[in-house]
Amino acid sequence: MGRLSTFAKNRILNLRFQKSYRIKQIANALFQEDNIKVSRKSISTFLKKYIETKSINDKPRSGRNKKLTPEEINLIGEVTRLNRDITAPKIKEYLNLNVSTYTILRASKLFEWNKLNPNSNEAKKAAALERQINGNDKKRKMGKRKNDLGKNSASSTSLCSDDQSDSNQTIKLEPMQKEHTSIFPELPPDANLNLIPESEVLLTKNISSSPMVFATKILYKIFKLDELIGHNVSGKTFNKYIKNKKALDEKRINYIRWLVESYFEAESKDELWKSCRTAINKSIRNNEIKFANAVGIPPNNFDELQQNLALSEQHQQMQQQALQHEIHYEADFTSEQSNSIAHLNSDQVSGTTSATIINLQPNLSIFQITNDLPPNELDELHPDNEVNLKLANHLNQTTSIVRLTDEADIPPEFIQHDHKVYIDLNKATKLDTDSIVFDESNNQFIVHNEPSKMSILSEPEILELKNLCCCSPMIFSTKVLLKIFTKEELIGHNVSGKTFHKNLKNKQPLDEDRIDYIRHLVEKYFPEKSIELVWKSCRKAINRVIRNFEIKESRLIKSIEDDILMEADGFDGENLDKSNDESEIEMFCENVHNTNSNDRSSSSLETFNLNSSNL
DNA sequence: CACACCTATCTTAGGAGCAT
DNA sequence: ATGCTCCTAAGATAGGTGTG
Repeated sequence: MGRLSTFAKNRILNLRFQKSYRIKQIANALFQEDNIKVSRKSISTFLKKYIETKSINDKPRSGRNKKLTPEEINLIGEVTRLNRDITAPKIKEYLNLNVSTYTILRASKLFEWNKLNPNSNEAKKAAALERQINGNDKKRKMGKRKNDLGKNSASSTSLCSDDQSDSNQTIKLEPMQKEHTSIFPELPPDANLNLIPESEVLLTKNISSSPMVFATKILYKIFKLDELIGHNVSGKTFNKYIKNKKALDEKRINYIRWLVESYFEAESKDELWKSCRTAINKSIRNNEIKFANAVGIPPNNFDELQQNLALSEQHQQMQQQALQHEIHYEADFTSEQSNSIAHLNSDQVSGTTSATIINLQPNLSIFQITNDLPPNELDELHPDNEVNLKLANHLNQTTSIVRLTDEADIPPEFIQHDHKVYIDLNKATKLDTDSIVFDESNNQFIVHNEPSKMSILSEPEILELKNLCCCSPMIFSTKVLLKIFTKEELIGHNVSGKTFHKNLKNKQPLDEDRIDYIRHLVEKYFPEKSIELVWKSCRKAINRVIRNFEIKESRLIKSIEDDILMEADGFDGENLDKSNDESEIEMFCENVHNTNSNDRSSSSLETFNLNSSNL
């Protein structure tokens, strides 16, 4: 999901107020003329906000809450006014404040008698705060808004009420002594880097609402995920809980900086890069936290995170491909695979076949197939065409096939865009390609005649579950479990039916066929060398989910009893939040390390919300 | 202590899906 | 076309800490 760029916002205003377009027409025009995909809702919301605020800028955000109360800040001010030599540690001790000494120091600098060097970052922060308080915070932080860019300024002035002429009169910052040139002003792109084609860079810029978004998007194009986890831009860390961060590859970081500085204008390139650097670090950190939550590992355990990340060979392969933009497989086809391709397509595909990765992101791999087919024979790429599906299967591509075409009318499973047609395999007919396996030793596809595994979930459903589980086979297995078993079938059961706990007896084994099906899916979608170890973890995860259900149920019974008692005292029973299976899985991940936790009373009902409708 | 640079935490924006 | 909910990304601003 992207944010509306300033260019897009001005286009919307232009189309709406100068051409009187309807919202749907605006969405179509943006898509067709500017290659910008914006939902009707976003346009509607933006127009409403524009009419309300007369500005295309975001509303101000509050930011993180202050730890210090206004009273404490005033006390700090009073103490420093009375004793100009007092140190921050002394203030902390004297006022018994539970914040760092530098936070106290920062607070003290808010007061007139203790002003900062006006050139320091802290002074600029304080000045910004003061401008905000005075209500004339018109000058935004460098690079934070795209209307800083010359390209869009002309169109924005005609429709927007932004007054850029306002300057801060209360605090005069020293003028820059010199034009601060970047460290890498003329840095030529390194020929050894996997450079992104200019067209793609331009497209990325067009869909980026800010230089920071642009920098982050480029980051994910040229770094693998496991290269990012445990890293930040500089390699430094200033958080006592987060150690061992490594620096990202300097060459590629310089390349990003060079791109940002080439494509975005700013008064200070250093300020611009600073914002981008922060955005990059934050994005990596968010991914670390997200991934850690998914696999149930502390987010700062980078080694384990990376090991888990490497678990999925398929994922790793896709990441590798993501590094290689526009990989041409022609050579592969003519050498190793040509026989198999020919074997498969002799009747269906004529001429030279080549495939090209044209748009690579993690979990979104699209490859282009070009051949000598007549341009309008779309049925050659219909999902019923086994060649393409098998090819997709073999190349581990799951999302789409694309080919060039001029065809106007296309079936619903095709997506037409930019004179190309994409086939969405997820929407395509459910073909069972499971039994088709590429035998590398013989360079051919083999159709297994053995009876196929029980097929409970459709391929798109499974892929969706897999995409949701961040490469963790344990989470995947529990998600499948919840899809194919009812809660009643789970409670009182575990995978084997065995129990080694003195308080847990009479467990029944889960339906063997369905458990085998889950294992089959885990093996298929998480092809690990040590499948036994993986399955052991999955088994534990499944048993833990079931145990959580049981614990929740017992709590619910207790909570119902409590409700009955509390209702008598006027208690509002709406405290019981609703949840669904997904949140239960997430809770499982959070709690998986606390299996022996005894702190059940403190977690109360919020920890184990139960959707009463499920019972 | 000032600074730079990181992370944490908050609000807003926007997408998807659905209903009216 | 609009409004609603749920969710996530982005942006803003604060706090924390190593270094000199």
